[in-house]
Amino acid sequence: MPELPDVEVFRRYLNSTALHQTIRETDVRAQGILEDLTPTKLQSQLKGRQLESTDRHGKYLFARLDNDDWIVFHFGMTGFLRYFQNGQQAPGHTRALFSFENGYHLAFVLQRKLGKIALTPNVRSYVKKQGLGPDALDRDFGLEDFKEALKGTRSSIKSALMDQERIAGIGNIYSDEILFQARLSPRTRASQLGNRSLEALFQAVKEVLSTAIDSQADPGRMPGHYLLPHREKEGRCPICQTEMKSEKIAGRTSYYCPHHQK
DNA sequence: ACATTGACCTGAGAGC
DNA sequence: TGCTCTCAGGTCAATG
Repeated sequence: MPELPDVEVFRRYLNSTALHQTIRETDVRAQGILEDLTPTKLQSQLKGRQLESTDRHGKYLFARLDNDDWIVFHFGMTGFLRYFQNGQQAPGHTRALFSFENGYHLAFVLQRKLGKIALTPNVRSYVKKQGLGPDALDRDFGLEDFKEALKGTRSSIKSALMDQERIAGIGNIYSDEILFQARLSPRTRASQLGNRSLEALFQAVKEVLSTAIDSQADPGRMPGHYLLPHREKEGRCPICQTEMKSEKIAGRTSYYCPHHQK
């Protein structure tokens, strides 16, 4: 779930729910998700503060506090946020709970404990520390930057797209969709791509990610010519009805249309 | 430099 | 019903 589009949807959700309310307490229910942080420190840093704004880089969500520190959220494979009112039950697998003085709560939910929460004084420095490449949807990330990011590798294009140090935000699911829209086989070497292919791929990156956000990252709402709703065994290409192939590429199960992606 | 594998975690779903 | 097996949208380290 949590690739760039999902995290952007979470960011907007946080914006429309949990901003500008005083934090009463924090409850960490799985200590392992804290990065360089203890529950006590988190509580002391957050208590009495408010969330003022948000940012996102790749799959990372940042929420700025009114002392200009930032909370960092990473959602692993299964994470999401849920805002709810006093009296309602916290969702299952709530790993951290932020309670506000207005009687509402923001739950950080992970089924598998692969996500994390951190604090940082500065988004840029955190991004740098993680070694993340440019955010795939950043307006300043243009075709030339894209070509630059894919330079100097002999790996498959699938692997290069998912490499967060090259470009931040694309994971297994959306790399499949991007490659389908660009009509490229996931096994193609990144270094083999000519200018036309690189341009098509770049367009696909921007188009797929922004369309996914517009669709609330919900495959059921995506355009009819998208692969994602058919990304399952025995699924068929939405264009030619050929049965989708699936195989492990770059360590991840990948789906593609053998007719359209050669 | 690459690909591959296993670890980290937990649960859903399939198959028996 | 209940057991076992496989698999899952991410990342990291170790290995070949």
